[in-house]
Amino acid sequence: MTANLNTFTGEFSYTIDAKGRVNIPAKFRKALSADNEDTFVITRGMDPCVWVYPIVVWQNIENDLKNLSSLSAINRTFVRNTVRYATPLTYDVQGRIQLTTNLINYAELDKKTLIIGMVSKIEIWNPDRLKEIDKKNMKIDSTAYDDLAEKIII
Amino acid sequence: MTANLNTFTGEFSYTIDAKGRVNIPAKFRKALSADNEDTFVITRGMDPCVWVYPIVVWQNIENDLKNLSSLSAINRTFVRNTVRYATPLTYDVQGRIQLTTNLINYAELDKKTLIIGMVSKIEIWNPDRLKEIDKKNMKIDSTAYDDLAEKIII
DNA sequence: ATAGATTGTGGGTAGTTGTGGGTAATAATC
DNA sequence: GATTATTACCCACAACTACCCACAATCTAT
Repeated sequence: MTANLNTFTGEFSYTIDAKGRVNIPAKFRKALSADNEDTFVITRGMDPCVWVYPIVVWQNIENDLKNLSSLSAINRTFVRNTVRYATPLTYDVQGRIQLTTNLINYAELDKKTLIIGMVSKIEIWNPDRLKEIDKKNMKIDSTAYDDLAEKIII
Repeated sequence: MTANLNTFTGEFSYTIDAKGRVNIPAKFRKALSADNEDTFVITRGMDPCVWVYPIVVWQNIENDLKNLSSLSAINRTFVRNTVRYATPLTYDVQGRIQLTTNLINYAELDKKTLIIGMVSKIEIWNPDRLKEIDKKNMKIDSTAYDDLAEKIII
């Protein structure tokens, strides 16, 4: 039995090589639906990490963005910040994608990386950065989850 | 795998040479649909930058403009300002377009430029101008994005 | 437990891309 | 009409990227 397509869970640690390439875990590649043609879109995450979308998922986002009028300054800013760092990438025969220096710097990625499935996208982290964020988020009062309880049943 | 045609994402830095030519990033040229015949339309952006449209996209804009009645003063102003600085340009064998001095002055372009994919168009910026705008937009109350959050899920 | 297949990591090479400048054709100026 | 300025087209080269192959480690199945 396989899980849902274009759906990612689990955590993996990989190394970025000297050319800035990282492996996409084999499990994630197998979860990609065929119409992605082995292609992801990488971009800045809201946290200091890289977000990786299956390209068909990203194309839906693009289409939504196309419907925002550029006459509004807020729309322009939003579109710019959303797509500015987005790059489509096909993985090579070994299953690796070539990160951009811009995103490597942004996420402060070094040799060791943590790749995390986030359901409909993937995150690439510097393990140290994630530890910091985790620590900070420990302090979230558990009552903050009460809103979510109405939306999601686990 | 290629992304949507006539759709542009990502950020690139290039230099304008002494003759006023800038490179169109190879990725953007590849994203152009064949019926554009290697031709863009450049015009003033709403922000202090140059907007670059695939010519077939621009033709749609022209058609929309035709439907605005000239009986309205606002319409006349809008049409005039939209079309006034628009110039069609074909890129050369190296993939460069020749900017007009008018637009170089308007966007205050110097040697160093930032070229940003904005989904259905491209922006050419003076990096310093963009930094200023970015800073100004930092202050946008995050509630301003709440409307957008209902339209777009990222 | 062992053989075979798969997966992660490293590096080399050929082609592409960005940048500069040169020359001929065209347009503008006096 | 002659001279100058501008534009269009051409070539050259350095830096980078995409693609290829190799191999060791891990996993799978018999």
